[in-house]
Amino acid sequence: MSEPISRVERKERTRRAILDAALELSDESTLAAISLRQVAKQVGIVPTAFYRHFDSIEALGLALVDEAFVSLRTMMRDIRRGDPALADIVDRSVGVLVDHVHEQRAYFLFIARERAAGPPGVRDAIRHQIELFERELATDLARLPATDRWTAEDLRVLSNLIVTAMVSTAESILSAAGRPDVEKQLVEQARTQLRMVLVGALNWRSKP
Amino acid sequence: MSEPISRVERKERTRRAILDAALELSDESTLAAISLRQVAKQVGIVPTAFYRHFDSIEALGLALVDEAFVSLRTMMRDIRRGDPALADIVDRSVGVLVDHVHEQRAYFLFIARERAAGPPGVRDAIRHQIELFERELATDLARLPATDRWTAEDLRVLSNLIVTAMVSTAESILSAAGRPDVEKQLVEQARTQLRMVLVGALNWRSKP
DNA sequence: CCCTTCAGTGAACATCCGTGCACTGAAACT
DNA sequence: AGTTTCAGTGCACGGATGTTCACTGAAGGG
Repeated sequence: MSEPISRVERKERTRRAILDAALELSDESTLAAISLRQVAKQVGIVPTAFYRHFDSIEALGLALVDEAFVSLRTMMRDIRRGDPALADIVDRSVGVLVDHVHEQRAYFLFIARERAAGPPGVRDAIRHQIELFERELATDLARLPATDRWTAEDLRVLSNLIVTAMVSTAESILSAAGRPDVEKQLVEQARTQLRMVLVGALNWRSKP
Repeated sequence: MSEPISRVERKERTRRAILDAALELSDESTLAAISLRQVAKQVGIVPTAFYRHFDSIEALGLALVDEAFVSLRTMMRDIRRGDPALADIVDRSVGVLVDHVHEQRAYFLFIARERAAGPPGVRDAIRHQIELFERELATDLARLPATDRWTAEDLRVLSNLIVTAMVSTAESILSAAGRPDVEKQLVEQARTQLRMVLVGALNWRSKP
């Protein structure tokens, strides 16, 4: 059954297979060290067929960055959803982050690697996306009553600190795979850190 | 003029040249994507001569990690030196960090890349060294009067937060090379973040 | 002075790499 | 029914890769 497969659908299917293959290979190596031929072999197509879908490995990487951050925005939405009681916002946020790291493990791994070691274009794209994230978080923070008299700059700086800590947490969790005790400790650490930062924020007054 | 060169000295010289060449190549790519032949060509030796000094590119990487962290310990010492007046400890620390990032640019770049994308052994070595760093910082923090009633765990967690933020700052500064205005903003951001964290710490009480 | 040690040589190998080019065959359009 | 489009094929190429092996020649120890 599954008879009528249109041409565009077939193409899209192969494209997906290429993206998945690259993601899988990224588990063990970095994009810069992955060959077009490896990807093709994994997909089950001949190397030259790759060019029907992407100009280069770097272009493939950019597509993967886009996909990865779509999934991250879903995460953001998950965090915002539900009551924004400041009391358990920390536990909720960390919980959602950890869940998404598990569900989207391959994407997180890919981003973590390529953020530091990918082709320049890919690195820039990731940096840009993380920056957008920080800005989003900053506007969220601005809505909290505690940040009444904060300057926009201080909000951005705080947001950067939080995002940095969460990125680091995600990376640590990725490298703690298969050791639930270690992961549990990392989760607890992330929560404590967020609380410490929050205490700092509550007692902060923007400069004169 | 520079006549008597002993054999061990010659060997050490070539070894250095190999390390420097790898460091230089790491500026543009990651270790995993650098070939033994590229390194040899850059040094000006035949590929097989490489094996007289290192078993593999990964072994070379481990040697570079060791060197890089020796330089980082110098940085730590610089920070500790001088009066530890809590008032300007933030400015001093960030200043020293920025200076070292400039002086040891190649090493910082290498560590930043390989931390995420290097061969597993190299990644582990870097992670381990950063962990040692956190522990050192934790014992320093324990000496401050403000952390009187803190648990050892909370000290470690705070230390991790600070180190994470500083690593992130270093990486940002590296990618802001040649844009002094951007760098200046990053430095100011790092200072503000440290102060925010400090305010949080001063108002923190370890759990019951 | 002879003999050993060993950093560096140079050729050879099998294997991988990206990419160009002419092609095929089925789907889609006219 | 005939024609066009185009994802995927198959071959070929020039070049780079890691590693092997036998070698050379100068330093250094006896």
